[in-house]
Amino acid sequence: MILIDYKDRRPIYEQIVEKIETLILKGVFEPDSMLPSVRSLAMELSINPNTIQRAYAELERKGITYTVKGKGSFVSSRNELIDSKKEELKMTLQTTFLQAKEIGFTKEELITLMNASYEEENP
Amino acid sequence: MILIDYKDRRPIYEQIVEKIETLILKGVFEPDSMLPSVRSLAMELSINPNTIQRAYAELERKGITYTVKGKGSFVSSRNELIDSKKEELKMTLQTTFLQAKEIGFTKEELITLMNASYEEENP
DNA sequence: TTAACTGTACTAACATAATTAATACAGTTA
DNA sequence: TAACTGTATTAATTATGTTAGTACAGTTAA
Repeated sequence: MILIDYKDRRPIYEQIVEKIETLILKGVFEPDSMLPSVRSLAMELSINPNTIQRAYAELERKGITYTVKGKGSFVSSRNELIDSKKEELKMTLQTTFLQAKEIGFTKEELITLMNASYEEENP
Repeated sequence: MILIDYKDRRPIYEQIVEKIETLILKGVFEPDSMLPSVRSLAMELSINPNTIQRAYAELERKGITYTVKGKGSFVSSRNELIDSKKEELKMTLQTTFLQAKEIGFTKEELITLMNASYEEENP
């Protein structure tokens, strides 16, 4: 379900945060469902429970999950996650568009790239 | 000319590489002109000469500069830098467009964002 | 009530990468 | 020759991430 990329420069706990966010967005983890326990996920990934703990703490800090002591960590409503991801992407796009403009990309080139990404395989 | 951001998670030498690339693209450093010497830039930024040395080695590895022992580090032709930046941006755009699509951005929203970045203040 | 789960907290050890420090060597230039 | 250039090397230091081990508190079901 979750794979750690040791070539990735980001720390493990950040990768886990990102992977879980993706899984929530894709509906694999539904709102109010329980995430794997700290210890079981640590076991599954062969890493230390402290690292999972840190990832889960970060997810809670972002409002993406809530935890009930003794019970587990649970997925919050998907809305705030979508909103925060949208905001994040918007910033990235703005920055990248500006750089693209500066380096000499034309609008048309960007639109072509965009169409390629938005192309439907099964229209 | 160059400012180090200590809040930036990237190492200093990487920041320096990026800043110098930008200065070359902007024409502040012209082709075949000499970069500040390792020691003088280290002095100016109040960091260790070894760190500058590492940044300069990276710039040379990328083909963005060439060095003449005893003389200094010099800016290569701007072409390969532009090409590599274009390639880099293209990858970023492709990834970001795909994410944007998945999270629910419409093409129209992206084009609006793009137009905002490409807007001319003095048409 | 107890056993087996949950999350949380804390300290110590360890690993790695980045950075600093100090020194040395080689080529260039005035 | 003196004062610049880049390069190389080794050691110490710092910061961060990760691991290890232990302990404590709440929940749940037998």
